[in-house]
Amino acid sequence: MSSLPKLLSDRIEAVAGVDAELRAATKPQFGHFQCNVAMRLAKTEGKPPREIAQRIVDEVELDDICEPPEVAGPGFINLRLKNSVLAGTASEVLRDPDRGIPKTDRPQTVVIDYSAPNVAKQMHVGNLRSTIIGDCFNRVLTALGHAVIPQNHIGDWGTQFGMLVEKIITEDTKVDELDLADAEALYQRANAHFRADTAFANRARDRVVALQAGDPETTRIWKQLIEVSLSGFNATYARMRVLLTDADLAGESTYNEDLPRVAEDLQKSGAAVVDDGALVAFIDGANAPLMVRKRDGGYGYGTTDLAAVRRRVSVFHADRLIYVVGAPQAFHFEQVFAVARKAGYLPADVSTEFVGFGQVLGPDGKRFSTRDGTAVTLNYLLDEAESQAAPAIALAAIKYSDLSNGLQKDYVFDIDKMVQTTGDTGPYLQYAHARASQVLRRAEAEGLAAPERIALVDDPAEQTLALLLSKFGEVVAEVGNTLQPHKLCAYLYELAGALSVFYERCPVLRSEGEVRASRLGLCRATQQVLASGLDLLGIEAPARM
RNA sequence: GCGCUCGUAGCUUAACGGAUAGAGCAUCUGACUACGGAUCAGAAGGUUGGGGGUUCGAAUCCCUCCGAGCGCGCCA
Repeated sequence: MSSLPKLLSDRIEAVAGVDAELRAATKPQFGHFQCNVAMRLAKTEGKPPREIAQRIVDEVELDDICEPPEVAGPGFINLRLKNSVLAGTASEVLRDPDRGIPKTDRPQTVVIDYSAPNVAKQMHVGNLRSTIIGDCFNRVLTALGHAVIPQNHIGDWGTQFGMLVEKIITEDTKVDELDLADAEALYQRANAHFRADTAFANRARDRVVALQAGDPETTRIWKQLIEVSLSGFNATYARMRVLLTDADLAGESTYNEDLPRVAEDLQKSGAAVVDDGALVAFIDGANAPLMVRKRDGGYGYGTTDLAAVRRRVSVFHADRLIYVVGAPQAFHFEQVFAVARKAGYLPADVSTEFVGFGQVLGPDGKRFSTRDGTAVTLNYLLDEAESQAAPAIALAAIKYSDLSNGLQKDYVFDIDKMVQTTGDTGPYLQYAHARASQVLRRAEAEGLAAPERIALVDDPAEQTLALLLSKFGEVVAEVGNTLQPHKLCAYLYELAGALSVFYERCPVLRSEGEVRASRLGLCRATQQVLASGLDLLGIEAPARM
């Protein structure tokens, strides 16, 4: 379906000669859309803006869509859609299985890097945001018709595995009997042992070498640790209802074999140079280089990231790379992307986006940790939330509060506030959906026909609802472009509010005839859009609460 | 020292350079024998950290200062 704003914009542009600068009206009394172009034209044409606005209004042909346009203020043109047009677009949303979400005409392969927990560590608050945000992007971009390839870059490699494996051998631990919490406890014991006992530390270092050399016994234990960790991760993913599966796993170790090749490429292309015995890559505008190969011959984690870029482009044929990682890593990825460009791993038509998110803070506004100072685990947060509300609602509360603010900001994890059912919260949206569902259920019980079209929108509350419904598709498309989930949250909150007003002012079941049919249609369409929108956020929309 | 992010009502926050800066929480006033009040209507609350500049128009862009957080070669 062709978008109404686009249609209006084109008509005005035909008369004005430049982009119409069509915006949603800032206030209801200004109609539905406003056009700001007259003020800009005033200078070039040397005429008063209101005069230009009036000329555009006189010449533009909008009678079939709008009420007569009005010139207002310094030179705004205010547009109000005809009720019949509002009813028509709302009907389209009602009938469209996609609820107006546009399928892109340029489908891309999009790789999204998110979640990325560390092996032998429980998922903690830091993993919460990456997982929720990445899951949302996955859903939104898929809905828009893109091919999404999630990549879970788990921390399954590094020197810490030397001491872990050595500790297991020392303690004669049966790894397959451990759960993830046990593994983390083992990690902490290994760490302590490493610092306290030089002999152990030396054996641990040798063990790293053994792991890198593919020693069978070491490799076997390492793989067991991964298995234990994965079952822990997957349990948490299931609990969070995110889309990640084992098929999306591509841990750091995935790229081990590629690292020498990457270093070679970088050196050949001149992207990296030997400096002080190490191979490093400088980028413009920064004096700190990316460490590619250390003096001892080991590879930096940046090299792994470069190998991942290379593989995502050459094997997956990605058009767009999205990284959902904590904000502090912004500079690191700036380096990685710049070096990858220089090395030829990133053709000009492949875009990269670093989505850096802020920290989740504890009630004291500082790093979220337990009383004994350890990081708070994700399961602990979920337990806390579920002690306040049923699981579906608790999860909605957490996800919505995470997604509803700007991503780059830190926020305080305040479960009491999150599970509130009033105000701008996940449960409020679920409640609105449940209410609409209830009306529809009762209508069905009374034997009323399922709504097929919305013919009348005479009440302002109905008009507001209809207008909002028609905007859903654009909002989703915008989130796909800008990667700002809070825009979708704000939209859904507004829609839920409009439904509540409608609900108060416009009785559905107690009305009759065409009015009742239209109101049922509005109810149905709103319920569907709320369900669809919440699903894109990864939030369930129960029919009852 | 260099760089990044940020500073909006008591609190949490929104606003492609557009009209009187928009919400929620908390506070205060109203509405119910209800299509689920887990709601709605309304009030009060802002010199958008300070100061300059650009612009017809600035929370938004530029400069500067103040304040907060984070990052800067062999950890990941």
